[in-house]
Amino acid sequence: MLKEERQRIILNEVELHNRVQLTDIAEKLDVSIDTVRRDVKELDTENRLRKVHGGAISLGFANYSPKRNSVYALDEKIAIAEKASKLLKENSVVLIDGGTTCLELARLLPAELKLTCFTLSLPVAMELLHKPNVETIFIGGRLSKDAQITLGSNTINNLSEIKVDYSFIGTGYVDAQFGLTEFDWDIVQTKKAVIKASKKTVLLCISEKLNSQHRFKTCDLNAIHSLITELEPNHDLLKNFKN
Amino acid sequence: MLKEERQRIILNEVELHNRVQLTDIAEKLDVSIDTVRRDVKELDTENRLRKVHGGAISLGFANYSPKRNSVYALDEKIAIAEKASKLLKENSVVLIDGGTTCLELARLLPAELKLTCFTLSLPVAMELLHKPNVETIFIGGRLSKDAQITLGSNTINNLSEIKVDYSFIGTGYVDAQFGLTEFDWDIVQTKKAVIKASKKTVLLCISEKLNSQHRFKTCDLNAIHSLITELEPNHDLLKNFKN
DNA sequence: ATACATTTTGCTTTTATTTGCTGTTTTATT
DNA sequence: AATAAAACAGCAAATAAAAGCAAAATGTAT
Repeated sequence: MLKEERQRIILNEVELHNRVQLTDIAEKLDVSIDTVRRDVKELDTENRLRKVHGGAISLGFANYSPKRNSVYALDEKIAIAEKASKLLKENSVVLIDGGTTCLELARLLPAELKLTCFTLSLPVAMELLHKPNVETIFIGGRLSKDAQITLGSNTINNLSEIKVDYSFIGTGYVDAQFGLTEFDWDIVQTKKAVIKASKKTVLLCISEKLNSQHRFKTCDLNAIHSLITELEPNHDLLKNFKN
Repeated sequence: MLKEERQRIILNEVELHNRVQLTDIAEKLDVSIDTVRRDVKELDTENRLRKVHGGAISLGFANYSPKRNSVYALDEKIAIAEKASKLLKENSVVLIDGGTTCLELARLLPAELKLTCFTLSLPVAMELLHKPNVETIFIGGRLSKDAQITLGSNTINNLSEIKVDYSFIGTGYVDAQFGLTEFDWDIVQTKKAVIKASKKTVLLCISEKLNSQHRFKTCDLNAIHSLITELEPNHDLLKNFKN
């Protein structure tokens, strides 16, 4: 077998699976591991793939540029936020939760829209300050360094005194059977209070989170009035979530 | 499984859910917790995520630092903040007001200092989130778009329920005879409530504001326990403000 | 075809990396 | 302060990479 041909097969395998192990290739091509190693080394110096300990990975896989926009799945989240913003009526009173998806919603609010907007998220509040016609009320309390939202008994108590038309919330995990779940107990308590403070609750959630779960339960799926994802409403993935 | 593959999965999980536990990852990938810990540590030093005790959080969540655009008289304000930070004792309970001088104080707090810190300023709160040993409590209420602080009856009511050791406040205008004054009525009401909620009040104020006044009065000069400017304590300009 | 140089390949030995485990220290929480 | 969980440091086994070498394959000139 020609060296050229072998390298082409290796590249093909890498492109196809994003990664490859040297031992697998050696066995598949019936050559010694050293040969494969040398081939991969060569391909690496030619910048055709990236050699790593034990194998190789495709450039696309490796060059997940460290300077990319730091929000994960930003396009999907913007799509969700756009759909959500269409639910908003003039002069309504809403609550916007924390999380990057909700932050996009805050960012997308039309400048001319008159709203009263509660929030417990610092970044969301910052964003809302830029909206000339949005009156923002921040729900006070102890701040979580991770989530950048207020949490805890004080927050929950403050939430107990309000009732908004709509709340827009995110979740860590959501499953058709197990409902909305989270990693963090305090966050669950706060989200419960948010839901209780809302006439209607809208869940903003990228499809990748569907059918995942964690330890602490926020609520059942039927406690949510609408679920907005980036997918078409009749997408297969959503059929279990219809209500 | 290749190390790069594993790290990619970890990164994906972190960005998807904002926060993950090392134990969960270890179980999911069927590797030892040490391996996950080492991976996360590596990803942290590469600035691809942030490692926290027991897990990891995404950068989009952790990395929000409001840009310091063009702050007027920044050097003076930093000098003031440095003096003010020397007043702080371990484990005390303080309140930090809004304004650029107070923001510098928040920024300058030593990372190792343990504090409980109330604030009604969004930028100050953002800054305090970066201090690992500061417990931050945000005073909720209606947000002022200009001042980026909470204001109004709800805020004042919330302030009425606390008593801090020290509060650090700014002012629009200060005069030896007329005391602290402001341009804005709501801000005056809020500052009054802040002073009432403090055992001792420290005024942070660049010397340029000395001997100026405006429409609404916050308090007399003797309601303030210390005045910190960028000047030497025995500077001529300060002789009228000694108490 | 033969002789010779060059490249490629596989093998062996040495070196480096990765991984899980142990025991200890640090950190967070009650 | 006491407790439990997590982080850390050091160790050893397993695996991978590197280096050097000789045999095999390939190419080239006579």
